Amino acid sequence: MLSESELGERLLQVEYMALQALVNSPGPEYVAALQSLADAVLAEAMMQKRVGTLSSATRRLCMRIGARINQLTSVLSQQHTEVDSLRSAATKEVSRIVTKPRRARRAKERERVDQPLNAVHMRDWFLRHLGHPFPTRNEKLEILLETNRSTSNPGSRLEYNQAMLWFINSRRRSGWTLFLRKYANGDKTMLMDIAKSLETELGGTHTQRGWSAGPTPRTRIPKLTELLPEMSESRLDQMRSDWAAIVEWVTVGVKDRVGDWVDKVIESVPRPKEEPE
DNA sequence: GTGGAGACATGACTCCGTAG
DNA sequence: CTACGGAGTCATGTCTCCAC
Repeated sequence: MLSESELGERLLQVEYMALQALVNSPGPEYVAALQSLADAVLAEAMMQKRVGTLSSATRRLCMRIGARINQLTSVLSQQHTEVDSLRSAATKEVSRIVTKPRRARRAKERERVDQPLNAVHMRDWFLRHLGHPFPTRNEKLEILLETNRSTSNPGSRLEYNQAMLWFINSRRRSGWTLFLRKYANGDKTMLMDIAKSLETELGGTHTQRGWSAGPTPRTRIPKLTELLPEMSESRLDQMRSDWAAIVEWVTVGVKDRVGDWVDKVIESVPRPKEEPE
């Protein structure tokens, strides 16, 4: 006959297994093992009841075991229902895509399956700090907050890591990193000065230019010819052009693919009246 | 019109170096 | 040690071109 502490130990085993099953995907092996353990404990309780040694504490332990098994059964059943429903939806979707005519399928394909990042706020921040597009941790968190404030779909929420990668990729792909090496010899302070000079040269507001160099402690902004006295006028022009390309890249984002704006242009052109056949 | 090949865009991962 | 940036790279989606 098991003592009360031994029964308690068995219950702990049952609870541990139930917890494992709830945390992981509960497979049939969990349920079988759990059921066997529970059966052993219940058989012991029945036996103690028969011989008149079943205490109220032991009865409570048995009730807790029953509750855990019910809980697990319910979770299992719920998961099976969800899996079935997902499987059915996936099958329908695959069959729909496979059987659809190509034209309709192409149109559908334009809705990218992998949700594009909501880069509006990151893009905006980048353009406001083009001289030094390296947000601090707090600034990244603010961008995340701003981005996710306007996102109702939890599946498309921007993660910290995504924002970090976006800035790394964008600096590289916009040509910013190349510009840094080409015109500032890898010196970020120098590039900030160049950006400030370009900003002053162009004049206007952030809205008019579409970009800003970002905040700087400098009080006097040197001219480009002072900053880069050895650079020829044609090379300075090339630099201005490269800078404009960076601005263009960050502003537009290549997600607005050629095909998309061509479609818009085509749609905007008034169609000639169709000739009767 | 359709299908395939190749190019391109983009998000994400890994590895390594660096700064604090 | 940790966080971060840069570079290289991969996976996937999209687009364009071209042969049929």
